[in-house]
Amino acid sequence: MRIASWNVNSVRTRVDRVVAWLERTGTDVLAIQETKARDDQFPYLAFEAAGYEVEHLGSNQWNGVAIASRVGFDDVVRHFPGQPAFGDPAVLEPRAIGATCGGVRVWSLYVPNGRELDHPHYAYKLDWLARLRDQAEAWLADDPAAQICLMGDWNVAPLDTDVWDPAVFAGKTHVSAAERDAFAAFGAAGYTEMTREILPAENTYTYWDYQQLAFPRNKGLRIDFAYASPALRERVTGAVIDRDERKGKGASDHVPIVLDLAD
DNA sequence: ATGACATCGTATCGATGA
Repeated sequence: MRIASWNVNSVRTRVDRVVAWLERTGTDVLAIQETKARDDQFPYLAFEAAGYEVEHLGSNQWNGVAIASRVGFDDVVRHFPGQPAFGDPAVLEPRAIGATCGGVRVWSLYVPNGRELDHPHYAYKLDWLARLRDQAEAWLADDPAAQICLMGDWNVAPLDTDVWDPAVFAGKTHVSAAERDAFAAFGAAGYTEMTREILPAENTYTYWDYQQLAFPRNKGLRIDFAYASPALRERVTGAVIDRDERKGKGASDHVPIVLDLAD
């Protein structure tokens, strides 16, 4: 089985490219982030025509997460238990959807950006990660044999070599010690980030800004990851960061990350 | 090569992204 995650930056704009990628790569389950659509705007038909069912959680033009599966759905959950809200009035944003697909518990996650270190969005980001970690630990405690994958856009660059120039990011979000600690806490909770495990090369990026020729100049960030529970880790036979998907007109600014699982 | 910011709304710019 092949599972993947991709921040598509608007599913309506990218639907042809995303469905073509699913079919071409033989991906069975795709966790999608930044759909930027309400449920009634999601292009379900294009996915269904290719053999994929979709479960979506969206509200407006911001955020939005989904899972596309051609191996079925069980136990779909929108928002993770304890997920923090943001704003005044506080709103539970569409940033997490979970489902069991082909025996794997997949969570499609869009971690808050944080904006600036002194912005309320940054505290929200840290709280969001801490509460997700608590849940992830509880899920594993409930069933140590569970095959769980926490995949998505984490908006954290865990290592200095995950940013094209650490000096440029000094004092900014994504690289702070608190964010890196919050990310690493999932490892302490028993999960292994599989793309790093299999693709440890430095300066391997998953995101390149649209501006200033960032992609041709390889000025990128590594912020998309897939944490696997111990039982799932045992099944992972390979990982891919599909850098080619950043090429050409109409690309998302993120590329897919892929895990191959033994049958 | 891969190319000079993109997305959405109700819009002719602002908010958001990272």
